[in-house]
Amino acid sequence: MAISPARTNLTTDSIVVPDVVVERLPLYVRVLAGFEARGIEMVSSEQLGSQLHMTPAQIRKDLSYFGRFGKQGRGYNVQALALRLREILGLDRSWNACLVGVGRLGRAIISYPGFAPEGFNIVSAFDMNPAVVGTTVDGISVDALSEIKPVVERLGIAIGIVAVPAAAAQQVIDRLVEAGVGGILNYAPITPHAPGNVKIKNIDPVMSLQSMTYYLKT
Amino acid sequence: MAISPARTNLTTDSIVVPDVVVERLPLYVRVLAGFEARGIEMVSSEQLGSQLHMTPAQIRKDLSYFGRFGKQGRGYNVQALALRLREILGLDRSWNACLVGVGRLGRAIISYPGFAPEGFNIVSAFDMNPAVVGTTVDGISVDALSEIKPVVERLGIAIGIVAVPAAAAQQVIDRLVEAGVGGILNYAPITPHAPGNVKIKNIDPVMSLQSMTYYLKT
DNA sequence: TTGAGCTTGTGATATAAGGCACACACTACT
DNA sequence: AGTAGTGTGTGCCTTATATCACAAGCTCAA
Repeated sequence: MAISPARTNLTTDSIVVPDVVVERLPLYVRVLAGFEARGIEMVSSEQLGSQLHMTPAQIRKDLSYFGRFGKQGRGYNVQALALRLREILGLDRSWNACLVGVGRLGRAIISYPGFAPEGFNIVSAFDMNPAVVGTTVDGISVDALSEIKPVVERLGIAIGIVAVPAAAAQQVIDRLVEAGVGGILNYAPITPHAPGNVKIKNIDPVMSLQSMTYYLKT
Repeated sequence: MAISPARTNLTTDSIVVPDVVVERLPLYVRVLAGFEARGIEMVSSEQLGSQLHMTPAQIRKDLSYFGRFGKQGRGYNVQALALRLREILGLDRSWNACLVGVGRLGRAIISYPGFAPEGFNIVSAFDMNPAVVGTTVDGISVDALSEIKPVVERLGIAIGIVAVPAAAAQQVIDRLVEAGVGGILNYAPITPHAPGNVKIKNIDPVMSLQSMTYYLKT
């Protein structure tokens, strides 16, 4: 797969955190928020594990990549751990994102109310279609693709969201990368390619269904 | 993680296919469709691999779980392999699905034009809100949750799509399971639970972003 | 102060997934 | 017919991920 990212070792050999571990951290943040809301102060890895249907050992080991947050005999302080994990993930700030592809799907993404509360703000949108360029969707004005680079630079956009047809997706991704985004959330049904320093995540409900049916046909 | 599904061995000990492998099959189907569209008759694992950014060996090994589809010195017949993989995945038929939660997200899912061409038909929708029940969205009439079981049985619905708020999601999943669906596509930001014979897939863009930011903060 | 009862953090171990490399099979060309 | 070229299928090894199990630390109660 991807070559593991080059690391500048300062004093000691820093152990690289596996991707799988990083992908589980938001899960921990989420359940911790649940406990926090219920006013619970301490949790054990046992309790977290039963909520998440995973073994306590895995949770402890995952956390141990980042430090020692627990207290023997007591567990973890809910607030403190949640705060720390948010810091580690970079969720203690907000992030600007742009959307490319203002079709049916793109509009749904712009209007989706789940991003902003988590600190992800779609601040700009782009489309190829001249009939759409210049219009405004949910307060976001739509620009031409040629504007991607200047706008990304001007607004400090770190994340590109791709919601264009499959045929155009790779080109759009290339443009976003060239514009300097660090991560891409791709909704197009393709296998995207980008340099190793750009993180790509795919959202593909159809593919999820297509592997699900393997287990359904009996 | 989940307990591996019970298997009735007929004559010989059937080797269980790992989930990761099954999840890659739709990828193969997709690129094969691409080659098919370009009129290419044969492909090598090398060519498939370069399209998908994976090693040829992995592709060959994945395919070998299901049979011997290639010809030495030649590669794989594009049409034949695509056909066979679709059979294996159960994509040589269509599947009925129902949607629970006809809010903003639910409407976007109903209107999403990507499911039907792949053989996934949303044939029914449900919602809690009495103001929505009885209305029609994109030709799909919305029923009360109490109708889930009878409708699932009557229409032979195998897949439930969950697009309700987090707080209600687990209850909805329980109802769908009880109604007899075999798989659930969950859009709610929770860690869902279901018996081992029901396959759950989560779609969670926010969580994807939340793990992405780990790599963005420098 | 001591001891019983928890629960962490982690070395050691087990399991799973990925990749290498080569024998073998097929093709095409002479 | 022989041979050079190509590409599969798979045994074996490597790497990655998950789990076990226990010493050590903290708390509380007597």
